[in-house]
Amino acid sequence: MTASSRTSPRADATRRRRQDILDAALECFSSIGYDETTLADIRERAGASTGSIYHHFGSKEQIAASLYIDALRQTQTAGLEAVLRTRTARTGIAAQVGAYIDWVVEHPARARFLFTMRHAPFLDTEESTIAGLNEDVRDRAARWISERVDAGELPEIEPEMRWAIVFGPCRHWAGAWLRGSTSTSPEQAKRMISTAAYAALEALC
Amino acid sequence: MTASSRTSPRADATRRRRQDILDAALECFSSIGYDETTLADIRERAGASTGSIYHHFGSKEQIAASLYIDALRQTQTAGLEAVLRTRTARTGIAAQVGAYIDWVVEHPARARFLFTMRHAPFLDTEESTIAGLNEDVRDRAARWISERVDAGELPEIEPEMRWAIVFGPCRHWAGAWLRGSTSTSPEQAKRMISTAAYAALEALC
Amino acid sequence: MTASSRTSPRADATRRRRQDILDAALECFSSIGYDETTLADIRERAGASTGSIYHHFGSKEQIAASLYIDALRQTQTAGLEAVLRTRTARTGIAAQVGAYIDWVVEHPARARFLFTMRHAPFLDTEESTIAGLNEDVRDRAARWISERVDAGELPEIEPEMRWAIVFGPCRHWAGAWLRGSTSTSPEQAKRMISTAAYAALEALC
Amino acid sequence: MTASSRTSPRADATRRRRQDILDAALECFSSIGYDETTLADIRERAGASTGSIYHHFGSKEQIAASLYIDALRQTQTAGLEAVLRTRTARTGIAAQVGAYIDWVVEHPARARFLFTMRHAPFLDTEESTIAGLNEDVRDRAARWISERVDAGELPEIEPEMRWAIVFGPCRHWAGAWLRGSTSTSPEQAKRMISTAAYAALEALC
DNA sequence: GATGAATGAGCATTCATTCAT
DNA sequence: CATGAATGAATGCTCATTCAT
Repeated sequence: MTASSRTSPRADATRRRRQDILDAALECFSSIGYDETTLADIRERAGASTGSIYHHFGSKEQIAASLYIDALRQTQTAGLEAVLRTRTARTGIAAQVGAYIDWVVEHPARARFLFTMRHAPFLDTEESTIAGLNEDVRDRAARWISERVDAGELPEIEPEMRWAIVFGPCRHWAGAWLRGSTSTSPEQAKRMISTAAYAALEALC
Repeated sequence: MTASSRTSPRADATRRRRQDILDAALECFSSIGYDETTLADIRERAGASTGSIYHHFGSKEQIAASLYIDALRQTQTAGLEAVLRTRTARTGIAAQVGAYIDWVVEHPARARFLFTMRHAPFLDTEESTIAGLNEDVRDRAARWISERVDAGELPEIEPEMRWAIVFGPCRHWAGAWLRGSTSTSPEQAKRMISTAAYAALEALC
Repeated sequence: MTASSRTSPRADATRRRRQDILDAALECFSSIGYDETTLADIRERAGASTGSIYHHFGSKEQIAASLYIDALRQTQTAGLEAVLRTRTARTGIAAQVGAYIDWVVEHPARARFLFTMRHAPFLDTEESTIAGLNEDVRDRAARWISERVDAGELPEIEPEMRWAIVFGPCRHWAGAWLRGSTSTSPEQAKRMISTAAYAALEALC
Repeated sequence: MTASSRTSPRADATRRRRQDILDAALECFSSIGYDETTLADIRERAGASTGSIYHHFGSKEQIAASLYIDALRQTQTAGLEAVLRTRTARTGIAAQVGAYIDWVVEHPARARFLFTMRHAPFLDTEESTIAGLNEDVRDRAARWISERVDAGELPEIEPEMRWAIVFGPCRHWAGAWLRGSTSTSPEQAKRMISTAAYAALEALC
């Protein structure tokens, strides 16, 4: 039983067209930038007409926002699920760091887009969606964290600060890796940053 | 002996006008973004005419680039000088972290601009200047670092990775602070991140 | 014997769908204007699909023209029939004025549409139809008028001028009434304009 | 002492350019309609560049609104001044009717524009300006009218209704004349409508 | 008859930049 | 040095209409 056996060929075609547009837009945005990408660029790369793009998305902004939210959800979900499968601070941090770096390495275009667009005006409309995503992740991780804190493995600090210590180095390395300006391999980075982040948090207990 | 005693009143007026334009541009760029800022915005806020702006700066890009390079040099210099005044890894890291956070807190608009514009196309022309700045800092810090490495206080790792571990958390916290989304104070942040970064690097020795 | 007893249920549904579209279009046109109304507006309000609209009407222009001609025929017929039932100039003028104002008051949306669209480009194609309508009315009124002229009750002036004197004030009041900018009631207006128009024509005898 | 002796040649050129654009726009609007006129039409006819048009007027709508308000003020002022120079109802009505018809005959393009655009959406923003204009005229005519009413020459009726009786026929004849569908000459029209309107109002006393 | 995805010509508007005064 | 009118290429977006299913 395939996916299309459950849906009409018509709906399938529509979905495919939508995805083509998103794919084309991601390529453009991540290679030449959001503002520098014209609708003509996307149109040509997607092999769609102007009208078709506007039929599926209301505006250039919505395409970008759609892409951003999807990518954000992906990383967050990957990291969260990896953490929840572990039972100790050390393995949890390693899982988080590993998931993040793996995702960046496997989806460089999406990652570049996420980094570059962090301050884009088209996200203004989506602020609440993004906040909701963050809150959801925080809620779902709350128990795991409080258990580690109770076990004395993690310090009782503001979530944003804990996040800065674990995620800050990952983010910095990922930026350098995407720019091609680091010689540290992903595997090495995962190991080093995990070790470093664990020691850093332990020092704050 | 005042500043103007060394220069003509005419040159003073010119310098003041230039600075007015830069100030206006910074406010615009950091509040509404580079692309969203039109020359008319800058013109109105600076109380200058279009022609005047083009007399002092050749283009919108040059204004932004000028602002970016200045801000970058400022942070880097502040951090470097703070480090070079110290004699141990622990105090050096604390100095670096402190200088960075102090600069962000004292110059929020500049900091926001620096963060937001990291991927702006107008920097393409300035890539070599930026690279030169980075290299310069690295060179001037080289001896201090190698002495700490020889003393066993710092691990012998790729500079970019060391940078990720010290600077990554700072950058993350600074972003949150500028967004108003952290309850950790600058002083607390300095202490916590210094402790964390020192422990992190020590763990990699 | 109902309407549907004479026609197939299929034809009924078709007619109903056609009417739904016309109704929706009239509401849109008279409230936001012809040019400002998009086919999507009509489609949504009519609960029909784009294709369905194009199946029943060949174009947006045809919908509007259809509406215009219908409305024009309505007023004209109402006025004419009212006049032909009378035997004197005074009662004829009162009948005409009364019929016109009644029609406007009973069909404000149609009236507004008629007023607003008087100069619309979509009427260019229908000029001959409109001219035919006017001619038809003139022909059917000819005998009545010439009898009143012969009786010395109406002046022998150009039809367009007679029309201006009777219809001009009606049209002006109707516009004000639709805009809500007159405090004179329809009944008062009918009386006053009838009296005024009769005196005006008498003065020209 | 000419106009330009009081103003700079620069300001003169600017004013001329503005007027060129307005003239070109009026020609286009009154011949092919507002919506049908593209900015390219105006640009070409005015011999100006797109940017220049947008430098002087913020939008296509503003050009049209500017034209409308000017034309409206013209007719109203002409009519009002003509009336205020008279001392009796009969001469006042004749003056009003004469001024209106003269204006239409002398400025057919402006008149056509005024008639056609009465319901244009671009006037929505100017509703208050238009209301202000009307109020101003009403205020300045108030004394003249109340004196005639006191003298028993004019009926004490709602201004809008008085306006309908005098102006309604004028407006209707003017429309026909602009369309070329009346054989009554302007001079005849003035005489007939004056006589008719006077008798009409007298009948309502 | 009904549906709605696809089409693409057409348009108003923006805005960095130039240059005559 | 200052001014601001002029420039025009570039672009996002609209919307009537078509047509395969």
